[in-house]
Amino acid sequence: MARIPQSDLKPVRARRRAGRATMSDVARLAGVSAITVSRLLRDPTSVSGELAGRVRDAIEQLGYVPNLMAGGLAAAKSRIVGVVVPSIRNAFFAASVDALAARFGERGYAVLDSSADYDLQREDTLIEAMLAWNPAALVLTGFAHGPRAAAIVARAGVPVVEMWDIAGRPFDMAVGFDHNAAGRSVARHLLARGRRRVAVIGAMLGRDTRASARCAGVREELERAGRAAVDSIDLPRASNVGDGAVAIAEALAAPGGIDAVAFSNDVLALGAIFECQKRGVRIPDDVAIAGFGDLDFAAHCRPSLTTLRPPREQIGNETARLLLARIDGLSAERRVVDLGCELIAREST
Amino acid sequence: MARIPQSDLKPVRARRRAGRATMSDVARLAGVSAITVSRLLRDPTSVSGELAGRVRDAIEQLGYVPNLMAGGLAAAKSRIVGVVVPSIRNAFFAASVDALAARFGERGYAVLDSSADYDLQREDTLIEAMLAWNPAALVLTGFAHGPRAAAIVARAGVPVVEMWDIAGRPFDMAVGFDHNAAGRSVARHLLARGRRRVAVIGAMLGRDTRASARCAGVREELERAGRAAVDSIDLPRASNVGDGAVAIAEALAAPGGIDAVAFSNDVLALGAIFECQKRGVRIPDDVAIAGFGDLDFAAHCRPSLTTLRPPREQIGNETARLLLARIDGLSAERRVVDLGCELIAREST
DNA sequence: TCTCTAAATGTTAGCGTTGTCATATAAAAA
DNA sequence: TTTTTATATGACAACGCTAACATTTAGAGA
Repeated sequence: MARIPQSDLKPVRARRRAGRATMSDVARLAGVSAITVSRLLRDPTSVSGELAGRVRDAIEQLGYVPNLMAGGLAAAKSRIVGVVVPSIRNAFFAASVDALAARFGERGYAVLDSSADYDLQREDTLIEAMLAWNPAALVLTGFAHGPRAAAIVARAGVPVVEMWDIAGRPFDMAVGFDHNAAGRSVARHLLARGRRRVAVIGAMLGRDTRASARCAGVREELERAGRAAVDSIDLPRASNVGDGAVAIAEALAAPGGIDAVAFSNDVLALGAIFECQKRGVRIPDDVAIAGFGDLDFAAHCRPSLTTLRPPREQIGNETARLLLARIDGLSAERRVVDLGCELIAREST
Repeated sequence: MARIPQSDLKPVRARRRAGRATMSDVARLAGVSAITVSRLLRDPTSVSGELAGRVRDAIEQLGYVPNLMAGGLAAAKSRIVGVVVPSIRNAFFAASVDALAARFGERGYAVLDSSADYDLQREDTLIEAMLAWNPAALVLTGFAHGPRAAAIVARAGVPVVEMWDIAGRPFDMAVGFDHNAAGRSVARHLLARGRRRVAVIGAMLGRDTRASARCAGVREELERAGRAAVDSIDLPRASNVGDGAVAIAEALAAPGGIDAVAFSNDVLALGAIFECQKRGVRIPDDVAIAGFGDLDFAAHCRPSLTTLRPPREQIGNETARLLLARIDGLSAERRVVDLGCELIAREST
């Protein structure tokens, strides 16, 4: 006969344990079964008040933190949302991701985000890496994806929102606005202000399809009015103030001159403003300047900057709303939400 | 006698499956055991070339993506790194997190980041939420934490780096620079330029302890030189261009006037530059202006901005390096890494 | 040739939770 | 009172992987 009680026997195989309190520990202390603890945590109404109190005390006393890995494995789904943006350092995406993370955070979801660096190949890899976490939803940026993205996403079978663009064929849902239309509104504004010789300046247009669509929109509307763009410059690096200065210098030297510039980004426009100041070129008298983004400085620089205001936070909020509705089974719609993009006319035009 | 072969029997209890291929599926197809697949994925050198090839083919054929939840549960640790910053929309933290995520990404770690919004209570909650994922490491910002942070972090037993500051008592490791010293260097610079009536302007100094330390550093060094700060302004909102303009207007009205302003942030300084332009106040002739951050525009605005250049990316890189070394068991040191903060003197002073 | 050692591979059990089914208890209906 | 129904709780297996231990195989040395 064994003299050692069963419960004191060492397990056959030594095993690592995180050392943290587990749900069973809580259950034992509260004198209930583990499943009751699990239920209390997921749906407090399903447990009677008396037990709930005891379990909560036990949780408090042990400092119990649920192991979401175990939960995710058991439920075959996790409370993780995967987000892939071109770059989290970009103020636009950072704003959307921040709003999105806040909305998901309120509901107990964690956001795994990663920057694809405008590299479609890399985006494929990142999406695949996210799927390894069995995410409850996926958020991508735009419609330009790597060659394997469609297959990977389809296999994942999770709700997907492609944000920041709506002019394309989404995998599932899309939240954003029409960049081509935004570009056209800038062109119409410049034409209405009497500008006839407009230059279009963008950065990384080969990779940034949205900036590219905005610039194309400007050019199309100009052409429709019989005033084709005088000059088109595509800067090879991500938008930065210095390049904006260099680019406007080049545009000002265009044969026949220019009387307006549409930039794909406020940052470039700011560089242009500084360069004009330096050269004594008057804005908007000599040249009108329009940007994109309505960044913090746009309203305060001299002259203040005419620009497009993208719905940065709304994109995040609406993306979260759509995905949560789908996750909760409240909606099966495959929606495309156009949040629009307002033109803010200021002194620079 | 059962006429249905064992393998075709329905399991006793119906159970959900993600539907995705599992490691066993791969193993079966490759004619090996599951552990061989696991080993190949984690340490390719431990599997012979012949088997490795077969397994890789099987993975390819099935489109197998490992379930990291299951792996994390089995190994009692995950390839997740938790990061808590005050705000991911802040360009400084975004740069560090981006670099950090890149370094960890190369090694197969995913980064869960969340914004605490300068709310210590909220930070506690976020840290606790991260721990539910059994992270391999934790990255926090600064030394000001919520009341429960110390206990939570201690219980987690994972390597921790507190980034962006070194002047404090870290839980484990710290990577950053001395903000007080940075502030003092600005004061010395202004004094060396002959400035005697310096105002100090910051934003949210009550919550942003690093900005607060920089401002304090400026004041301390001024006092040491017998030239106490003429004015100190603490703006109630996060740094933005508009508030910078308002604040310098107030400072310029100080009795006796001022001849320099040290801002806690380039964004505020930019607002001040615009406001001075508007008022015809000459920089640096009438008033010198210094910022912090060396943001993109600092080198290009008119006049270009004297500022401090924090090691944004290096903080991320070094944080990742330290944590990975600890995770890999290469180092048990509890290091505090001072990356310094360079003063960039430009036209505005 | 045989033993010894190292490298390669396999077997088993368990990580901590949740889905499914089972059961006890209380409230409502007959 | 008995039957029915709803509510609260529990037992158990399964999720897909990896740690620990076990075994086989190949190569070195005696």
